Amino acid sequence: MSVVTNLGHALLGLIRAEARTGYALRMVFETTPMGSYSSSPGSIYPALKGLEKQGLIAAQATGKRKSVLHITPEGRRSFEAWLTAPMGTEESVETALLRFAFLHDHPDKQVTLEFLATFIIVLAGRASGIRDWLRSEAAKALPLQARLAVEHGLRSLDASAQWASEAYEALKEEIT
Amino acid sequence: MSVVTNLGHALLGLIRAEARTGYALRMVFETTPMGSYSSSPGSIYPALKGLEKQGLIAAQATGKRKSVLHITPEGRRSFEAWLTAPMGTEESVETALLRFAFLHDHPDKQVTLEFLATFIIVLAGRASGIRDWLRSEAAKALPLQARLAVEHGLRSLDASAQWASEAYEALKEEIT
DNA sequence: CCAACCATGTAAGCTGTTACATGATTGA
DNA sequence: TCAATCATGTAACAGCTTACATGGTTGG
Repeated sequence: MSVVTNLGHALLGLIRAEARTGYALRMVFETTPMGSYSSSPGSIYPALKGLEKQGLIAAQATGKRKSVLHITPEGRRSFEAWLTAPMGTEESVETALLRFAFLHDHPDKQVTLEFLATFIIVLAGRASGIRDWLRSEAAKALPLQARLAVEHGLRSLDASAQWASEAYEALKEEIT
Repeated sequence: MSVVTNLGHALLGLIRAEARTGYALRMVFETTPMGSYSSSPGSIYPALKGLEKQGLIAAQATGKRKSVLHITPEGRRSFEAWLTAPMGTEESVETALLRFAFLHDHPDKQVTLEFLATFIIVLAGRASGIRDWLRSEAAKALPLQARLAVEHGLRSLDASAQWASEAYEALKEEIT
C-alpha cells in the first residue's frame, strides 16, 4: 500500500537523482517551476519523516546539524513501481506530469512514449465527457458564462493533449 | 475576514441563485461539470454549517426532514464582495473561473469584461515568469523531459489566456 | 560582531476524504 | 413491501498551511 503523495514522490524522485538535505529540497521547490509543491518546512520535513518511516529514504548525519538523505533499495523499488504503473482514468494531470518528468532516466524510452500515448487517450476520454455534457439539455439551461467556464475545462484538456502529442514527437526525435 | 473557501463560495452562489436543500447542492456537484467540488456529504454539510454559523445562509425547516437553505442579506453582501474583488496576482485559475461563472447575473456587464481583461494580464505575467525561467541557466541543466513538463505549465496558461480572450469577445457580442 | 542565510523542527488549525450511520419517502 | 433514492449527519484521519521556535554558519 503506497501511502505516498505527489509531494512524497517528488521528494523521493529528487533524492533518487541525488542525495540531498531537506533544505536543499526546499530550495528546489522555491527556485524552480517545480514550486507548485509546498516548499514550507511544515510540509517538507513531516513528508520526509513519513518517507523515512516507510523505509524509502534514510538519513546520514554529517557531523554538523544537517543530515543528507539518500534513497534506500526499497525506496528505489517503490518509486520505480509508481513511475511505471499503468495510468488510471482518474489520474490527475499533475500526477501524470510528475511521473513524466521523472521518467527521463528510465532506460527504456519506449515506456515513456507509451505513457504519453495513454495520457492522450485518457485526456480525450475526459474531454469527450465534457463535450457530451455541453450538448445535453442540462447544459442548455445554463447561462452563457457558466457554459463558458465549462468550456475552459475543455480547453485545458485539449491543451494538455496537444502538449502530449508534441512531446511524443520531440522524444521520438531524440531517440533516433 | 472572509473565511470562505472555493467550495463555500460555490455553495453560496448556488444558494443565492435559488434556495436549495443540501442534497440538491450535492446533486449539482455530482451531475454537472461543476463536480470538481466535493459532492460527498462529509464535505458539503460541514461547509454549509460553516456558512450558517457565519450568518451567510439560513435554514428553513419544511415539516419533513429536509431543510431548505436560503441566502441572508449578509451572505449576499459577502458574496458580492468576493465576486467583484480585484483579482490578485496569485489568484488561482480555479477561483477565477468560479468567480467568472457567477458574474453572469451581475448587472454591469462591463465588470465582467474588465475581470477577463485583468485575468489575461495576470496569466500573461505568470507565463512570462515561466518563459524567463526556461531561458535561464538552471533550465538548461535540466533533462529534456523535465523541461517539457515545465512547458506543459506554460501551455496551460496560454490556453487559459486564449480562452479568456475568446470569452471576452463572446460576451462583448452578447451585450450589443 | 551582526545580519543574512542555512537547517530543522513543532503546534494549532483548516479542508477535505472515506467510511459509517440513520431514517424518511417514493415507485414498482 | 421492498429497493432505490432522498436527506442529513458524525468520526477518524490525512495533508497541508501558517506561525513559532531554535540554533549553526558565513561574509562583510
